[in-house]
Amino acid sequence: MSIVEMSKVLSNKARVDVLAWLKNPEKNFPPQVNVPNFDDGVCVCHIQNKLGLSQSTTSHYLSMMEKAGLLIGTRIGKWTYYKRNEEQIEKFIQSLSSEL
Amino acid sequence: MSIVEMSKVLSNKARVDVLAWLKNPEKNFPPQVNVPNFDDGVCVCHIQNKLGLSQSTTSHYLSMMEKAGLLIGTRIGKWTYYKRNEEQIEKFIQSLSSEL
DNA sequence: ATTACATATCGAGAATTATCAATATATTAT
DNA sequence: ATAATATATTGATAATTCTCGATATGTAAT
Repeated sequence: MSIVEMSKVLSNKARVDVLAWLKNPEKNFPPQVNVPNFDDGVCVCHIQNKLGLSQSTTSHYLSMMEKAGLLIGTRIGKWTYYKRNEEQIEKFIQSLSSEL
Repeated sequence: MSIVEMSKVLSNKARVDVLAWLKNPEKNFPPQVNVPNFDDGVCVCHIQNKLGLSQSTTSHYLSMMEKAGLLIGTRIGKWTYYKRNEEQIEKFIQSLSSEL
């Protein structure tokens, strides 16, 4: 993922907010109902509630962020959980450090 | 400058190219005519030539980058020279490291 | 003062991104 | 099988960004 393409993903407050919230799910989201913890991330519906955006926009943003390598999505039953992809986020920061 | 605002500036190939070219002006631009070296940066007209964009777009992008803190512009006579603002670029990378 | 040139700003249309409602798909419960 | 629920995808409009030509401003030469 190039700097330009990654920057496009990061040039939106909602998406940067999600990334920040997912640093500390316990603090930023209510307890999950259908799984015991946040190990696989946060349920889409919780993220949508907090964003205050429509379901379709929320889903779109999350999959865009996954495609960019910022998030990891996991489907469990009817639900999809998203968490940060720390490895890739770190790689991006490294590439910025050297390329920018 | 927030991550979102800075990312907007970086989400364009032309602007990221300029930033990269200015890392090594001697290599990426012809010698300057009206000043002896690249100490104050590169003349707008050289950047415009290399970008292949219109004069107005080039000027717009450069001032946008200066406003974001990525570049430093210096007017000398009729010409304006732009160079990288290394201090601010480094600060941005640091803030990404902690906030992202 | 006038002209010439480099850059900046303005105004407008084209291209892209944001965002929604509607619909489709996947999964579970009945 | 059917219904219910969560998420994904599609199609459309609104908002933003891109990009240009035209014009304005600043500086130097005549």
